[in-house]
Amino acid sequence: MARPREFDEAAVLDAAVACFWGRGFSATSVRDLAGEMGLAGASLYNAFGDKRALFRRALETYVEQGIGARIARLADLPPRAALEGFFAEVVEKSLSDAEQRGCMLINAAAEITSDDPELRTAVADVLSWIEAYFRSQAAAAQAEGTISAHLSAEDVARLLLCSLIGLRVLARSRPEPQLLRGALRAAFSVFDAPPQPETTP
Amino acid sequence: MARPREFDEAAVLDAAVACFWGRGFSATSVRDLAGEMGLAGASLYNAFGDKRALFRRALETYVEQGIGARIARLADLPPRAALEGFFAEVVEKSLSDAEQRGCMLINAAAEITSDDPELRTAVADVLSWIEAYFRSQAAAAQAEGTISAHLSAEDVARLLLCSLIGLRVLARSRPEPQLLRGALRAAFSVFDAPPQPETTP
DNA sequence: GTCGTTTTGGATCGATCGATCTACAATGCG
DNA sequence: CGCATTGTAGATCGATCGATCCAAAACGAC
Repeated sequence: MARPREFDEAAVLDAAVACFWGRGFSATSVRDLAGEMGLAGASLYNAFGDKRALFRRALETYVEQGIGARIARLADLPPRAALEGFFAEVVEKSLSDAEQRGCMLINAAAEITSDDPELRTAVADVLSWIEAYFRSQAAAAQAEGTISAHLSAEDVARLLLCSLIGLRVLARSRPEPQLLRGALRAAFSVFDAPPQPETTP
Repeated sequence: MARPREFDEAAVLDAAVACFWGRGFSATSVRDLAGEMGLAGASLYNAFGDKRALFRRALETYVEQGIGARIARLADLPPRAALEGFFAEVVEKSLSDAEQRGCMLINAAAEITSDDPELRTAVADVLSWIEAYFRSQAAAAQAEGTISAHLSAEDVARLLLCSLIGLRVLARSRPEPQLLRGALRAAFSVFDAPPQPETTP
């Protein structure tokens, strides 16, 4: 055939994730990427296309390793505990990151404009997938009675997705344990707070 | 004295807001700005310093006109209605923006990195101010009994801030009425859902 | 070994970046 | 009026941008 590649695609993709995650799409240059990935510009373009295509591969990698792995890690827990563990991990990660990079997916959701419909769709699809995960866990928890059913599982999932995004972005500016944990406590209160029967005075 | 300025500072700042809001800080060039603001590069640098300083002025303008004005507009409403009106406006704005630009402040919160501490602090201060507004309204509503007091006003405010950010970012990728309104409905359910008295089986 | 194919490093492309310089225009003050 | 001061327009700075070209290198097929 031909000359083999000298780099490990998974390893250089991890390096690309590190670059894009830390600086965002626009503020990351192809030279930054090539340097951090340890390969020449020509190799980068040859292997991944252009900067945008590399970003999509990096985002894909991030989602698999960051979010997919988290969900898999919690697969054995009962549904409510899985949701609580998911967010506990998110808050912990947000508070322990000295660079306060937040979540690469959510940073991308905030950065991408409507004139990049492909990337926007890719982000939206992942967000929908996360929402679906929340929904299935919420429905299972409602079915076993561990969270209240006064809200639909759909709405619980929507709130959780919204809270996940909010926590991740908020933590970039204000990584304060009380703030993040308080927001989480309030969001999770919908699990335990069925509507009180109307008490006519 | 000297030659007077030929431009209206408020007007050109509005143009700068439009640029930065639509494309973010990194993806907006000084030439874009100068062109849209209708002034030469030298005038821009003379009047505002550099790109970053202009961004801070633009963000300041956005916060005053976008968020400050909204809060002022709702000042006459009772506290719970003010909070509901605030978020109703946010959702409406998010759904009606064809460019899906989200909120300039929140986009900045997601874009800015830790190596720009001044801008990060500026963003964090505005977020704290919004949180304080939510807290005062929540406390007032609890005092008059229009929202439940099973959560502290602090935690309610944290959840609302988190939800605001989540809604704004989520709407950029997925401007779906059901999604945003469902998340909002679930978040606001904490207003009406006091903790149910423990029923030992 | 020779050929065809692919990857590699490095130079380099035109374009654009943020920022500055220069020359000139417009004001108030004396 | 002349002078000092500030704003304007446009050219231009070096640096960097994303992307490409080219020649050398490393393989399998034969």
